[in-house]
Amino acid sequence: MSDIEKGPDRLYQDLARNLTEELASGAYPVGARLPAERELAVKYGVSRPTVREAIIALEVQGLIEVRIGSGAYVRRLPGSEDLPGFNVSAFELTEARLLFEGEAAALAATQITDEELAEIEGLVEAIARENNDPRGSEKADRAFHLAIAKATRNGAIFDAIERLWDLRSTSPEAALLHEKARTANIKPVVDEHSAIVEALRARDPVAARLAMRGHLSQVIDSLLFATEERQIQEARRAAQAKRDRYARATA
Amino acid sequence: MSDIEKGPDRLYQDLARNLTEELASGAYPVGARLPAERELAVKYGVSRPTVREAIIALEVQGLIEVRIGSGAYVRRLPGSEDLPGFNVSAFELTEARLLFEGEAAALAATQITDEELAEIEGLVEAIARENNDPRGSEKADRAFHLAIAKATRNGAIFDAIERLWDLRSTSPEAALLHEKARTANIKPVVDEHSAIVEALRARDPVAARLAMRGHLSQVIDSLLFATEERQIQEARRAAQAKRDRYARATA
DNA sequence: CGGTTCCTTTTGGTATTACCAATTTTCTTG
DNA sequence: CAAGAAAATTGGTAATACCAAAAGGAACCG
Repeated sequence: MSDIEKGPDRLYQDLARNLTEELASGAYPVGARLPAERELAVKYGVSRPTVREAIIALEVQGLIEVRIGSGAYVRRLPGSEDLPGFNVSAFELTEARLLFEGEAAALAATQITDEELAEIEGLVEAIARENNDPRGSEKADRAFHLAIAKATRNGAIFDAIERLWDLRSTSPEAALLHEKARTANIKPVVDEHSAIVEALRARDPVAARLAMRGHLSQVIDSLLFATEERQIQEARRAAQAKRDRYARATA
Repeated sequence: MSDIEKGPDRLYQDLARNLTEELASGAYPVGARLPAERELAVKYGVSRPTVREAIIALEVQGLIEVRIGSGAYVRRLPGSEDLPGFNVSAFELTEARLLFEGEAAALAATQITDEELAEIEGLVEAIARENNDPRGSEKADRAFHLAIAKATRNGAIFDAIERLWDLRSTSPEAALLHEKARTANIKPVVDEHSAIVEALRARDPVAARLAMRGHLSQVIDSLLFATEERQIQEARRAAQAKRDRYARATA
């Protein structure tokens, strides 16, 4: 009955991931009510406090809204509304990362030490292990990118890149889209990461920039692949065109 | 017994807010360990499950990191008023801007409209007027750089660059250094800004990147010129060497 | 018959207790 | 003094109970 058994660490994280995937898959439409905590507890074979922790995790991320005495309701799904304000899409975030982290990798290639290189190589292996585990998180992935940012020896660069990474969690739409893309696309990331490390080891800034851009370009592609809504399809074409224009201009 | 009273709704939210405020106030430095869950429970007069829920809320937000069997540790300071600028020198800030704004200018060159171009040209004149006035501020300068960031059509890029610009105000030393540099060096900035606009008007990404980097490179030079302290002299040489290495590698 | 009231049920909110597992500390012990 | 084992500490999870808010339905009243 339970898809989660011997979760390595915190159970609530596994459960939260499961629920997030169900939300992304559309099992619960917008506005729908999730099963009661007690039901989820028996369904997933965990205790009610654990269910509550997972619920709270989703609530903090803005994915659901809990109404006392009533239940937990789905808040928003990707593409449902285009708030003209500060809502930064997953595409914009990743495009920004492509630019900034590309330059950071180039700078890091001229600064990196053997120790940092070894640490980053270890993270690549950790990422591979994460990808083999369907329930794997992306902690190692985050650590990988931040380690490169740190190798620039520039706190401002590190801060900006860390912020960009964490920004994706603040937008429910972006978080869901990334989750969909992650579960749908688990293949070539290892090779891409290896290429980045290779360039860093060679202390080749140009190659490092290219490898990092290639990697994040793939991420954008997987995001596009995970996008289905028609509204987003427009943005998809626009983003693609923009990226092509920029890439051609800097080739 | 408890400092938390008012909130009729979820207790864990009140607790989480309290803890966040304590983190922001610096009561727990980065890397420090928070009191054990059982201690927090008695301290705030709530049960341990409630404490756990608050802890998890902070963890999901990335404020703390929970290590099994060890405790909860402070990760970073809350979003808006966190002070990464404390350790970030004016040199690092400007170096980051050199990288990021260079790319932003390149991307903007492929996106910019005639209207935006006209606005930016107007800002160049405003900068010239500002420089002629010894008491002039740098509002137009800021507006100039942000207008280019906005022309990328990417909110994440705009946000990151705006943040980098504003970060200089968070460090008194950095602000002072910038002020000294500004008053000591007022001549070529107009030409540099004109060169950027020229490249944008030509829709030439490579030229735009080069012009922006050249401008911010000049800013770094003026910062170095305005630096007198011996301690900084070391950083000066290091930064100069790093920049040279990067520039050579990307020429 | 329609609407209101009230009670019962359901659901989330919190507390209590207990026990397990990982970690850290302390104290043996060679 | 160091290595290793035992104890204390800490987070992780479970089970249970009770409260308060909300929802649903039945009884009551107009």
